[in-house]
Amino acid sequence: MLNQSPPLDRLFQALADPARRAMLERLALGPAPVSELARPLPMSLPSVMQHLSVLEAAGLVRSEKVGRVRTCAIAPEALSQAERWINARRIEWEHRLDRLGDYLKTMEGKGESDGAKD
Amino acid sequence: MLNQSPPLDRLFQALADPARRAMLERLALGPAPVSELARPLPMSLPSVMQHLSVLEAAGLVRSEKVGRVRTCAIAPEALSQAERWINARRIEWEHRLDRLGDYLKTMEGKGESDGAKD
DNA sequence: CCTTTACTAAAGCTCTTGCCTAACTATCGA
DNA sequence: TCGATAGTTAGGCAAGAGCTTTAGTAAAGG
Repeated sequence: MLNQSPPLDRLFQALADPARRAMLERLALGPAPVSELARPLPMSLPSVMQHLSVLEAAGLVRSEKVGRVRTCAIAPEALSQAERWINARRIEWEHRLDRLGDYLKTMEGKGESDGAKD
Repeated sequence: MLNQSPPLDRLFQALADPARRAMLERLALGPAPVSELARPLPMSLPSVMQHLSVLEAAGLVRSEKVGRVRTCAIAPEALSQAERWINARRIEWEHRLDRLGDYLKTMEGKGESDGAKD
């Protein structure tokens, strides 16, 4: 890569891993310490820490350490940002299909006086 | 990786690259041949082809070759699937915040007769 | 037929990702 | 203070991602 990942890159990249999605699924139910996020995952604690830092870098999770326990919580604004990008594409696409539909309807109304076929 | 990429892995992975998102943004406006997708991108045609195959593997794009031209179109169902996953997390999180709010309200109503602190 | 156009296939190279183990720090509880 | 708990840091390794160049194939057009 040439440039440092802009937000959407990091965001989707973070969501692309099943372990990280599992962590988010857990966090969607409420905050949790690192070791609880790690428990169901088939990997070592340091690996979980790395996933956690990816999630934090993407803005998807925030965490705070109190005593020796780091408590993690989901940060839903980042999720919304990803959702917005996806939704914008869908809207554009549907809008285009509408225009296509209108066009086809217009053609229909005109009858087949024009020699163009498919 | 433990298992072969399930749909969501491929989906978010595909969305994590700016070149691929640019291709989708173009395709959201309507179908296009490969060379048109490639034109604005700062890379060789074979690279664009590789990105295209990632998008197809993720189910985000479908393409068909007619003559020597391959025409690509967006496949919005895959986008919706990604959106659904994100939305489900947001819903869960918001639901949790509701429950928390109820709980806090209940505590408030009770007054501070209970000695439990942190 | 010959050339251009549009794409495809193959091989290789570099950087990143995801995982590990081992060793370390910092709290908590007895 | 000692040991257990919770997390962190460092280093290393294998696989994958993303890009390149080179060399094709196949349709369109003169």
